[in-house]
Amino acid sequence: MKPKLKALSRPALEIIAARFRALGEASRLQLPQYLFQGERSVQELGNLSGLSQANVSKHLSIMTDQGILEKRRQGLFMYYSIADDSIYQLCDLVCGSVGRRYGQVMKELSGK
Amino acid sequence: MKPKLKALSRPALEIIAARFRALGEASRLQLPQYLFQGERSVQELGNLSGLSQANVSKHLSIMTDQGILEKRRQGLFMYYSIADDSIYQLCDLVCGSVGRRYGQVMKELSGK
DNA sequence: TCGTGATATAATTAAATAGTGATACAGTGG
DNA sequence: CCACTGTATCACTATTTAATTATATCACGA
Repeated sequence: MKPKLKALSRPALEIIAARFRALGEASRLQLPQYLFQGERSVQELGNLSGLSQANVSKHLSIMTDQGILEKRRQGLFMYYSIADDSIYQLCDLVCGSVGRRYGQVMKELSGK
Repeated sequence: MKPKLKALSRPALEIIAARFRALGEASRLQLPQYLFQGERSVQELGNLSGLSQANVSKHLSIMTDQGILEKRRQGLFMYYSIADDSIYQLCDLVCGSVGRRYGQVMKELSGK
């Protein structure tokens, strides 16, 4: 008998889509890169990324709400860090897939 | 010596973010579910999803442009199928991560 | 409690995009 | 060539959201 793959419910799809959407913006997606070596304050992330303070803060809160990042207050500073390691694997997967695809596109463009 | 993690360039980030964004919409994300057993026409996907013909067509073309899906014409019908298996792993990763997070949230809500 | 610095949160504008209905296009058969 | 069917695209509306500026909140030290 065939295993009947059950389709995800609409609410489940919404939750999963929201997680993907949190990674679907280049400005936002760049921030976790600066957290690979450890936690950083909002200021530091602003300097590293070139984004404004308010903008960085909002991006960070979106990813924190999604459970991708977590924060810790120390005095005046709020230190952000990666809360969910699966972001590494997600990015690796997409990078690999995109890389393969671009190789394919290159071949199609050069070859016949 | 420390491996100096190189930050991705802005164009690379844009490409990766676009891939995530293609999965960041619940209506769109539901379509690949109907392709797990094999290819489907636009009509079939419309019936399965409850989305309009034009809407399905647009969602499909977004995912096809991203290399997630591929299409094949047979007569009047256009059959779509999954072109990149990494979508399975991406969804599995997110499902697992979201599941863990929700467990955590549940505990926080019920516990102290 | 007052001033200062770091961060978060309005309020607003501008751009991206999901959805819809109408129409154009492609393939098939008469 | 014409009618018909499935799909793609267009024009439009409504919603979402990134970015900015200004303001509010929070922690701290004088």
